[in-house]
Amino acid sequence: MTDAEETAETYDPSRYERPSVTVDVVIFTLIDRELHVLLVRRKRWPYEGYWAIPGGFVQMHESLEDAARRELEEETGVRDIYIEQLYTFGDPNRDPRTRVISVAYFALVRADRQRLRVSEESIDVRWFPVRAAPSPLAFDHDRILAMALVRLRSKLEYTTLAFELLPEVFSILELKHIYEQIFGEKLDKGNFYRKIKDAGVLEETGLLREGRGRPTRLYRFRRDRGDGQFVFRWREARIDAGESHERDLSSS
Amino acid sequence: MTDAEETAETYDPSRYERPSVTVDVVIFTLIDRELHVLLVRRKRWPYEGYWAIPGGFVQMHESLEDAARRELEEETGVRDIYIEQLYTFGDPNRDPRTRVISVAYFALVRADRQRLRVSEESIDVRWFPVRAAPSPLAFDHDRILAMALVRLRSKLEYTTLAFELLPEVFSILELKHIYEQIFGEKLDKGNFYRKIKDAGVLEETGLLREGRGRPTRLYRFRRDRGDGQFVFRWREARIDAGESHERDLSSS
DNA sequence: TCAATAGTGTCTTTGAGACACTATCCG
DNA sequence: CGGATAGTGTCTCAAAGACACTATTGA
Repeated sequence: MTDAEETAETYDPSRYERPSVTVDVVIFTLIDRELHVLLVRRKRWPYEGYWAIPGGFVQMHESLEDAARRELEEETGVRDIYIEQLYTFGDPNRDPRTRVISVAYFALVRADRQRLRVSEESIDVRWFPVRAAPSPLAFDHDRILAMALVRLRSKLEYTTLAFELLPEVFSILELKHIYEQIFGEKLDKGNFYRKIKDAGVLEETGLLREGRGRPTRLYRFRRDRGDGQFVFRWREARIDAGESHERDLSSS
Repeated sequence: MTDAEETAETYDPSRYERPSVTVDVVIFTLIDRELHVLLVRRKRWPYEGYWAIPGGFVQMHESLEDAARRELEEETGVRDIYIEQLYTFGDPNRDPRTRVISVAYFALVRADRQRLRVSEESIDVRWFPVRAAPSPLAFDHDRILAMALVRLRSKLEYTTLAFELLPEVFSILELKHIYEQIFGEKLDKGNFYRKIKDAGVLEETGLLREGRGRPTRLYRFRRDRGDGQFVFRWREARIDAGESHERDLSSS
């Protein structure tokens, strides 16, 4: 940027050396009532044979979020799912090939409908329980995963994100189980019932599910209520928390 | 990524078209008890003559945060200041020159010691009260600024970030004034005294500052206390909030 | 009947907020 | 003394947590 007479005609982008830019997507789901993360096994150097967070290069024509959604769909066949930007990792030597800056996203997909595909660059794709994920992962992906978990925990505390992990129809105690899974602590049943009902985010379906004991009432998430994602505060938020959403910006 | 026999020797990074990567730094300070943001006036196309958030290209050898600190120092002469990553903006057409992905940071500098310099690419640098910043800014910088403000407000609610805006020694009511400035609402004096003292983050200096009425007791921020930044929760956190810090990752 | 699971009621403690009060300076 | 600014005390109300209780099924 030393040229004093730069215009549309004279500007030459090739003058500056450029890093590569990738998106990596940390994809969580709930399988057998336990939180899982999707990892791919690398086929090639570098980190050949290591498990990694799925990702790929950003195309010149697509936005970062589009790139993240494309990766997500390539790996799981899932579209229209919750996704948000997590953090951008850009240490100069995080990838031995060249300078690579990676914009990390995290996504939540419902327990039911994913269909995994092994992509070109991988020899395997698998869901791992987050408590039993392989370590170390390729590149700085351990750090990315750790950060995604912090963000996920944090957001559950003040958003309705947990619903993104549940099927269409669910019981209150199933919802409670998700919170316990992700927070790693037991919650009081009575208090949970009280809070979730006071929040007014549930719609009674009238359905029951039979089990061993008393049948369970089933609910649906009321997407119409409140401001969408930030409908109720489960409890006082802790550290971290995610970056804002568009709707928050409008209030400033 | 279709070559099956890729190794360190055969890998050719030039095969993929690459975006440019910049860092933009939203720099806040407190001048005359009011929150200000630093903007630069562009000398060249595109957006010639528009005010913009200072930033520049990331060099191949430096990390993103190093680049942000370098920009900060180039513009204000300030080093060793609070800085954190905000969000990465990467819409394909946000810059007419070429595909530019911008990693935004936000920084807080103390009221006292900045010394502005007009850099190569600018014709002016100025502090603007955030409530009277020019609009529109160049590129998508309005959006970046809005996001930085949301993040700043959010973080004040559960961190001790406000101290970064104050001089070494300050009074409790000065601190209260910062919160009021940034939240845009009046706080109760009694409740503020109670909370801030219970938090145990202040160290009495024994100093007094004389004024028109009763002299003010002056305090220092106890940097040793608690877990550094996240020492006390001013009040229940609202929406947004920033991404986590390293120390949070270690607990997961 | 009991085991198993679902769901409710209530007491106590904590902390946020409102607001009135007291303290110490200058003139 | 009064005006100005600093700093404290106290009451109320709402939400969070602990925990005991009741409900409804199948075997």
